[in-house]
Amino acid sequence: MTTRSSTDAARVIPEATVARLPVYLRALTALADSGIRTCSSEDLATAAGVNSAKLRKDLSYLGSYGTRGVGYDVDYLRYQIAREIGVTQDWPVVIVGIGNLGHALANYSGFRSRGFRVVALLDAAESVVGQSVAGVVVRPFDHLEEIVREHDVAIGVIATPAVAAQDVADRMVAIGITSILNFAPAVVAVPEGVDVRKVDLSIELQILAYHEQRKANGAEAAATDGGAA
Amino acid sequence: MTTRSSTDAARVIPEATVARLPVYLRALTALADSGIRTCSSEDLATAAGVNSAKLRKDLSYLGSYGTRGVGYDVDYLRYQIAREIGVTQDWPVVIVGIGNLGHALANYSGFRSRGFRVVALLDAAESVVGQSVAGVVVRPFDHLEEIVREHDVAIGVIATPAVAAQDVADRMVAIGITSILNFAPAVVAVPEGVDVRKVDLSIELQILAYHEQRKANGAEAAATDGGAA
DNA sequence: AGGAGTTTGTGAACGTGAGAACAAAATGGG
DNA sequence: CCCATTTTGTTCTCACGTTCACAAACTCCT
Repeated sequence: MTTRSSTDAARVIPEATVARLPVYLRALTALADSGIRTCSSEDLATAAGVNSAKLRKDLSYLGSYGTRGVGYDVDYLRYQIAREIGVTQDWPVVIVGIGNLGHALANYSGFRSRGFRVVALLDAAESVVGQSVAGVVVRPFDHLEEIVREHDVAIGVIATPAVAAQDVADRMVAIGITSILNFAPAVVAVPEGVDVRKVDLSIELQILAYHEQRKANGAEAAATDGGAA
Repeated sequence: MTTRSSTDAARVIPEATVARLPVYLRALTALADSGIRTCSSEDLATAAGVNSAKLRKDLSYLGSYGTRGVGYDVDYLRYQIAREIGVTQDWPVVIVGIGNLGHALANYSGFRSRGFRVVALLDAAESVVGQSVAGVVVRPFDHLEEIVREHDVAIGVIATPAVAAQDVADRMVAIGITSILNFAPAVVAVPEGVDVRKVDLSIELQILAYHEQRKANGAEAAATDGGAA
């Protein structure tokens, strides 16, 4: 059932590594842009903000693309990582929910340059439909199925209010979308085989607040306690 | 050095747990809003999208706030988690970089309702300064120090282009900000004691793309291989 | 009051990820 | 041609996180 082609020996890349590959890709692009053609694991690790042992281990899951005593060819490694991630061609993406965040996402040029193409903007509200955002006309949410079939879309982005998120996700899944990026502050449940990643702005801030509070309490305790038990 | 007040026995909450507390908080708020006053770990776990054993273990790090045979009092647990995270009062926040994303962040009502107050919007560009966004006038980036001192700001949000991110971060750190939420697609380096969390839209999509590609390859291999080695 | 039924809190087993340390492989100089 | 130097790829160990499984503790009904 899990037998594969031929050349991939133990092609199981840990999830933690997968999450870092895009960071390496970006770092390599930055290096290439500044004219650097070769780099050591140490160089790249610094650029990516990780330690070099971890970087080498991550890259070793992909294959053996470096040269001992020399380092990595920037362009070659960049292509290999892009291929592994699957962004050597563009992925069509639909964005549902064109509020403040949807606008920002539609206008974000980083998608285009990093392997994604926004093929449609959808919204359920009459007042938004028909508007042109980032050069694309917003279409009614009902057109989702038609668009997905036409462009063979596998990835959907949810930027609606929280209450609508689960409905939109259900609809996406029913139509055949198998990867969802959810910006709505709500948990969406999906069946086996569908991937969901969530980005939640206030959760990130709350995590920072927790650590911030601890810093403050620690300082306060140190000041009043004086270190004694 | 690490001695604390009195009642906290082993107050070391794992990072993975800290990252989930805001999710529980949101789920509890949703339950409270629908009039539910008591819930079991199973109920809450479902609402939060985790399994109940993990939920109970997470909560056990905070203390023993449930009642065996009964469950958790929604309001009480909600308060305890909010207190632990540190969002019983509002945290002042500054946003630097008022482009598309900065606009969306400034308009995001979720910050306000979840423990944060945007006290200033800053941008370096003359063309943006003076505009009113979400009822707040955009001020020049130079005013950062003044604003941070006036409002005792500890948390900064970076929504600038990638090239500006490190400079903005350096300036924030120099002025005394100790927590940074970075939306710019760049790695920012900060000294010990400063927390940085990053949110990168295209990285999230690339992670989805990786899995999507694997799904496609798996299906393709299964179709051509027929299952035999 | 006592027992049946629930549900929490936690100890123990398991799996995954991180980091140190080193052997293998390449280059370049003499 | 050989040796010193550099840097990768990998092994081993430790720490962290997840899940299972169950005892402790509470309620409710008789």
